[in-house]
Amino acid sequence: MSAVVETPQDARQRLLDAACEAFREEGYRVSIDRIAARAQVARQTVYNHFPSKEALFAEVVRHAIQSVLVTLEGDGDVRTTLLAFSEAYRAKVLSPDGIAIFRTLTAEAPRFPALAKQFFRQGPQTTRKRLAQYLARAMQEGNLKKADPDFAAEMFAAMLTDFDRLRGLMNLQTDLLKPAKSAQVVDCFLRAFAPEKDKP
Amino acid sequence: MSAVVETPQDARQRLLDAACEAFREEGYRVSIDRIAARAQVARQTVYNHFPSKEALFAEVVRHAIQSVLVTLEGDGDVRTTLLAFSEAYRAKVLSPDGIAIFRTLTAEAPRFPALAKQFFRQGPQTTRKRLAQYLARAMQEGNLKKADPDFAAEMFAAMLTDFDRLRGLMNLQTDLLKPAKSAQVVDCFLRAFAPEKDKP
DNA sequence: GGCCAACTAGACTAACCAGTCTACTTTCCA
DNA sequence: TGGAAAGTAGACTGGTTAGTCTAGTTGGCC
Repeated sequence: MSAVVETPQDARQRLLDAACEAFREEGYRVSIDRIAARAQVARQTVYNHFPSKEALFAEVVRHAIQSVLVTLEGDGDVRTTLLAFSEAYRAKVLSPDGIAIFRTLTAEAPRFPALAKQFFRQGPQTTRKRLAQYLARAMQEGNLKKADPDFAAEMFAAMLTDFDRLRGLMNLQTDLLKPAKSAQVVDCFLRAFAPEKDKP
Repeated sequence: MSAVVETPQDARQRLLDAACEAFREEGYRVSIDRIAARAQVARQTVYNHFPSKEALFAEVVRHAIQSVLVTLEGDGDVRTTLLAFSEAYRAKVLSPDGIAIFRTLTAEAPRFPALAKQFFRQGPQTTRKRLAQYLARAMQEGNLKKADPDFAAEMFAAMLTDFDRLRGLMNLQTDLLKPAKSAQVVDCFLRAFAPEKDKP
């Protein structure tokens, strides 16, 4: 029939894309058949590229982790920098993809502890460390109160997404991405970590 | 054999307990057979009490939700009250049970949206509202800066558990419950919401 | 004693799933 | 032209699952 082998190599890519969507929408429980159908590929083709469902899942997760990382650009003043970071961070973490990755890994962490650990370290942990580095510099330059930068980063990241992520996870409309929230959080954080100004 | 009908009514209770443990440990995917075995009950008995696996799951979740609520006792000064709340809140949310409930509902929210909504409203939402009520009072009494108490409650709850809950969800050792963390967070929060003292 | 309500064991259906295997087709390249 | 590489369809194995059904057992109560 018209089942032409359209492109020799990128069946793999279609497969990864399809698996990504499928896992995102239905979790790990989605069947190989459904993934294959979504990629318009025979089941055997899946096993030509990946030795098992687990391996395919791991590959998808590895890709997904990369897509939720945010960098800090520290050229302006502290408030401006943190505000820009906040917007970007919230946009990624609270996006449908960000929520879905979080949900899937939360659900499967007991089954795939190594993958969960990798996600934790390459995702939230990495973001927190970058943030802490920036905050440490700001502290040394006197733009922030001297304190434990890791703790400060943890607080800041928590304030930015905790509750809204919960809303997203529980499938409630997220009222997302209204910039007011970022600004509110940044100002709250800056009040808690303002430099001690009482030098008489 | 020795299969005496030991107690006529509380087979149901044993069943609920077993289901609670089973769902907590293995998630919704655990089979009815395993739950029945754990309760030392025949499979048919499960269906005598609950029309379906879904119904049993819903019942277990409803019970579990209640067990993660924390109250505020507002007799001392603000810092003391918040500190006591923090300890209790962290102990519950970050306990194995708290993590397990969170994980299971996160995983199954797409499948059981009504249950997820109920969890959100009766769990985190309720806690946040109680907290906001207390904070609003403290603000009016001049013990805290005047601000949106809902926002303040959200920030406080986020700071208390966000990162540690993530660690728990990803199956990493939690370094849990060291009281230092609560104090650190409370002081951070109090810095951000200290009353304006510059009245010349 | 006799009945009822609840429990038990276990067979059974119908469906689903991961993974293997076979036989066939298509494309490309040498 | 001819063969290797990759894809396809579909049968098949062995396992699991939710839920139903049957037949038998037990205990309490009148």
